[in-house]
Amino acid sequence: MPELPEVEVVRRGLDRWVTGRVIADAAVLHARAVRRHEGSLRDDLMGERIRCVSRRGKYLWMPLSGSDEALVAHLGMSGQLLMQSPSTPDEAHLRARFTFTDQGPELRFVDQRTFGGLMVTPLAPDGAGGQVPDVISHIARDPLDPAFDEESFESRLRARDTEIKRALLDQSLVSGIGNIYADESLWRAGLHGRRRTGSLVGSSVRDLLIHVRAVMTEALAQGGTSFDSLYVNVNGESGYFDRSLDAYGQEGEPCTRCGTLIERERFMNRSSAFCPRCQPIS
DNA sequence: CATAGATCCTGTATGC
DNA sequence: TGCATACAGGATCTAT
Repeated sequence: MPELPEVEVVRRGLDRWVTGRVIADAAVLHARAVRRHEGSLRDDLMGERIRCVSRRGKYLWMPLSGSDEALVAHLGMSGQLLMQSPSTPDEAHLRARFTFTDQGPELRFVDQRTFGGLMVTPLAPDGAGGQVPDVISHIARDPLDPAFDEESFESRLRARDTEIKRALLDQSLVSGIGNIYADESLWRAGLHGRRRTGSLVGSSVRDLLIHVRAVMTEALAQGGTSFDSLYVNVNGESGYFDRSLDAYGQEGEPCTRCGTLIERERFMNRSSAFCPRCQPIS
C-alpha cells in the first residue's frame, strides 16, 4: 500500500534509472492500466526524452522533453514500477512496458489489483514557479513539500465539519497520507480518528502535522536503503513495516505507550486501529 | 456546495 | 478437500 514515503523511494529510484533516457516504445498490456487518457499512450511517448521524475503526494510524473506534457503514474494499491533487463521474463501482472533507445533496462508497470494507472497529460503552472500535471492540480501539496502551506492547512481543516481521519485521507486537503500513516499519526498525536475537525484547536492541528511529518520521515529513512540496485520498486513497502508500527495492524496487541489493547473498527470501508485509552473520542 | 457512501480489483486467509 | 466469504484500500463517482 504505497503512501508518500514508499512513492518517494520509487521516485528516487526512477530518477536514477530513467532520467535523460529516450523512450523507444511503450506497450500497454492491460486496458485498465491507462486512465483518463485521450488517444494512444504509445504515440504520445515514442521518441520522448524523460527530463526528470517528480512527485506530489502519491502521484509520480515524468516531464517529457518534446512537449509540455508528462507521463503520470499512480501505484494504487499494488502497483510497482520496475527496472528490468529486457531478457527478464514478464511478471504475472505486467500491465505496461517501456523500452529505451539505448536498449538498456526497460521500465515495467506491474499491478496485481489494477487500482493503479498511467496517463500522458499536459503540464500546468503550479502557482509556485513549477509545473504540475493538470489532472492532479486538485491534489494538495504534501507535508514534505517545501511549499506546503501550514496556515492554510490548519484553517481549511478546522473549517471542515467531518472526522479528523477522513480529513487526513482527503488528498485535496493534504496529500500523501493513506490508511497506515493516518493511523500512526493519530496514535502519536493521541487523537481518535472520529474526532470532529471543528473541535480541534490550532495547536492540536499543528501537533498532528508534526507527527505526520515525523512518521513519514522515519519511514522514508527506513525505505531509502534498498534502491541502489536495478530493482527500483519497493513493492509498496518501505522497510518501515519491519520496524515499528504502533497502531496499524496492531489489533489485540498492547499499546506501546500504555499497555491497553489496541482496538480496531470499520471506517470508510477499511480498518482503523487505535488505542482506546491514548486516543479518546472526545 | 459539502459530506458520506459505494465501487473498482484479485491474491491470501479463514471458516464450514 | 473444496467452496464460499472476508479482507486489504486509493481515488473517483454517485447520492444525499
